[in-house]
Amino acid sequence: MDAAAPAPAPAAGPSFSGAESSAAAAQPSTTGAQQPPVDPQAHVPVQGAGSGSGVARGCRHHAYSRKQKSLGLLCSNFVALYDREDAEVIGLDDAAKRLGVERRRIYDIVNVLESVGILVRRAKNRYTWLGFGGVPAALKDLKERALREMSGSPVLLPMEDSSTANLSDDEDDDKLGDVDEDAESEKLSQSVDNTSDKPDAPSCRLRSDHRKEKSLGLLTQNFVKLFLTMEVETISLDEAAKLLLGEGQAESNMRTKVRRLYDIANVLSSLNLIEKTQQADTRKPAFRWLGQEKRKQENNVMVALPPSRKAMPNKRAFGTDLTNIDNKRSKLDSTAENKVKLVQGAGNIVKTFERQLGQEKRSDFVYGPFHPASAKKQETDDQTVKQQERKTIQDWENLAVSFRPQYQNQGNWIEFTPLFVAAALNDLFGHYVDAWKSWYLDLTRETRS
DNA sequence: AATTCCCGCCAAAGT
DNA sequence: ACTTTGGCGGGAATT
Repeated sequence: MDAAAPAPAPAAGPSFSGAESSAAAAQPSTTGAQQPPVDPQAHVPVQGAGSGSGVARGCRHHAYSRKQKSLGLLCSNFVALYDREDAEVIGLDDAAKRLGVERRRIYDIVNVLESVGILVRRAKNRYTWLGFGGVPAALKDLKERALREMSGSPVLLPMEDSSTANLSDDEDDDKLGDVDEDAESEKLSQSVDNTSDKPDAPSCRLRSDHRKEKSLGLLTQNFVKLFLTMEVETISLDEAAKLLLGEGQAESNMRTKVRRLYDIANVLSSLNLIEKTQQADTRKPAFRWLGQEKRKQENNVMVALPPSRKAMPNKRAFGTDLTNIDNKRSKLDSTAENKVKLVQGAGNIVKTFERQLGQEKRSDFVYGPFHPASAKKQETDDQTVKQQERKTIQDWENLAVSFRPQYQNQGNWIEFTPLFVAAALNDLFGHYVDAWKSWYLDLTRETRS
């Protein structure tokens, strides 16, 4: 008997905590090794999945396997438990209890699930299950947003702020439109807010909650955006962290970010949205995006609904769409702009374009030269850009994306936004040269579209 | 040794 | 005040 409860809590002093990391060292002690949590009665509900076997594989006393406690497995269980066509409300406490885990874990799962459109937060302690049918819409939205952001200013380095002249697009069009459809939420926006515009504004750095900026949900979205924009399959968490974070970040920040990325990756993997693989050439472990449309149904379980588009579960009739994106601007979202610090590699874009446009995958573009000129003038056509963007959106399905041409690729014009190029050059550039090569190889190797 | 990543302390947000 | 959310990083399990 020993306690069944959670955590025995060892002693310890946690010592500092809060903020700062710095130094320190203070040993937390705590070690302890806790572990017994597994509680008696098990919960393990459905565990779906199948496979028969059951529990314990021969378990002869032993060990506590980390795998049994993984977020991925928990996610699978979560899905198995709620993915019923009529599942609806999900209570956090209930979920935690049924799945036999601490509440904290549920937050992790739920946050990433929401980022992908499978759930929505309705209220405190309450979520609503949307199902996999909500994924396509969520992804589409993410992709759109990602592309839009792409033309924004770079923003690297944490200090510095260029006032930016970012063209704020936002023109709000929507204004009340029909039902706001709550397909998913999108309250997350990143960037350090800055709404300034006023020439003088003292600018108070909104010390605001960076809390949200670092949220798992946002991280998840950005991580996914990476896959959606640059269709480079295989991205290592390391690279992702570097991209999503500035480039020269403190080692500790990077480490933390990578930890989070691991968490996210595990959940997304269990959802079959990504898969762990080896980086093409290098044997580095990395993840590959499995489109959601990519029915890869191995022997996973549950089906939910066929991946058909616009599945949208019953419930109201959202339907519609598909022809034009509606883009909802959301409720009271405070900051209405996204500045983005998502730095992307130009190479990725090239590839994306290529594949979207011609699919010839000949890969012969010449992006060698980065004309400084390109990074210079511009802005003459904000409108043009706007129009193009609009168009982009229209053809979304076709993916006839076209920004300002700058580089020609066998017939197709590919171009980057100056700022974009600047950003690329700024940093991650060097680091990505290799990556580009890999992508090239990859491209070449890919047989026709 | 390096990588993966679970656990849960405890501080921000929310009520 | 209490409760709900959820960063964050130690350090254990795995590789």
